Amino acid sequence: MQISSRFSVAVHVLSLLALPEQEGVPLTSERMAGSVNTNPVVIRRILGQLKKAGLVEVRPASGGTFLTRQPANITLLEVYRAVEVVEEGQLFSVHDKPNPACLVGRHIQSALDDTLQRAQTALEQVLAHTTLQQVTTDIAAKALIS
Amino acid sequence: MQISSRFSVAVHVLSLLALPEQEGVPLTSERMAGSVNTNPVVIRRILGQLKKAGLVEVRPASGGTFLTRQPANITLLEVYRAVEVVEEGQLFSVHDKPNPACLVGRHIQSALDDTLQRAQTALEQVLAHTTLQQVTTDIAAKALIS
DNA sequence: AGCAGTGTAACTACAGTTGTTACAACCCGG
DNA sequence: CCGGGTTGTAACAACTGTAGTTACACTGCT
Repeated sequence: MQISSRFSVAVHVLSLLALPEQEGVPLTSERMAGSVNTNPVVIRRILGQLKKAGLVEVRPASGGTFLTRQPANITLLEVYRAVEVVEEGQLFSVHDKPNPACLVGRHIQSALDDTLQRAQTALEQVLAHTTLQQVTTDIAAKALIS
Repeated sequence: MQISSRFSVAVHVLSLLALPEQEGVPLTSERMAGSVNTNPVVIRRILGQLKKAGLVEVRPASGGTFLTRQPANITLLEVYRAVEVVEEGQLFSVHDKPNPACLVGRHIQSALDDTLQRAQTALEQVLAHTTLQQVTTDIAAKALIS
């Protein structure tokens, strides 16, 4: 099972917001959907989650959408958490209700838990150390080359 | 989206195989299912994947099931790969077909790819450094305490 | 040959994702 | 103060992957 593409879409949208806007062309959910190549409602749903997490401010009607912080101060981990791809600490699912009458069944959960938690944390630390700015800088750099 | 519980079930099953067997009570898929608390077919499906990965040997009929290696030489990463919870390098899914007419759309995939790959590798490295033996030792230790 | 167990196909039920339509709520400009 | 473009959300469909179950052919020991 893969981690939902909501995460990559969210980073895409935030990159659009971080990069300089074209003059006179407001960045609506419709236009963002055009860049991501999906439906505007999908974008609005994700913007709603980013807003709830305090990463963006969305003004209803024709008010526009803005980052609330500098791209350098937004980590991918925050984005990852914002779109709720996984419940905190629940990346791995462990079969619940193993047989307590069995030695292994009785202790497998706690025996696995520590390792799985560390694996998950290792992944999240990489995201925590990558900022939105790094992503947009990378995009800009690639744009210059090609 | 969570990683399938096939992984934790597989570790459970391998732990059963690694720990000393009760005399005269063969470890059938039926008994394993009893410990995991699921259906024997679910166990046989997972055993099939572990067999394909070369981690266990299953003798049809009443032949029994055995580890092909010492528990100290089986890493959780191998188990993780064996049950195919995720395609290699595909833990994160990235929206395909972003709009190439857009600066961000054109480069978001490659800009994200490096980071996501590193995050995934960080997770896998934790699994790579944990052996089946560590799990069974932990189970045995907990059994002594309680 | 009988039988206990494995291997596997087929089916159901369920949950989460993604895309879509529809529509109320909002607010700015004229 | 009203019209029009936009956001916020509910509702639904299609699809995918998981997990449980039944059924049955196959295997190999005794």
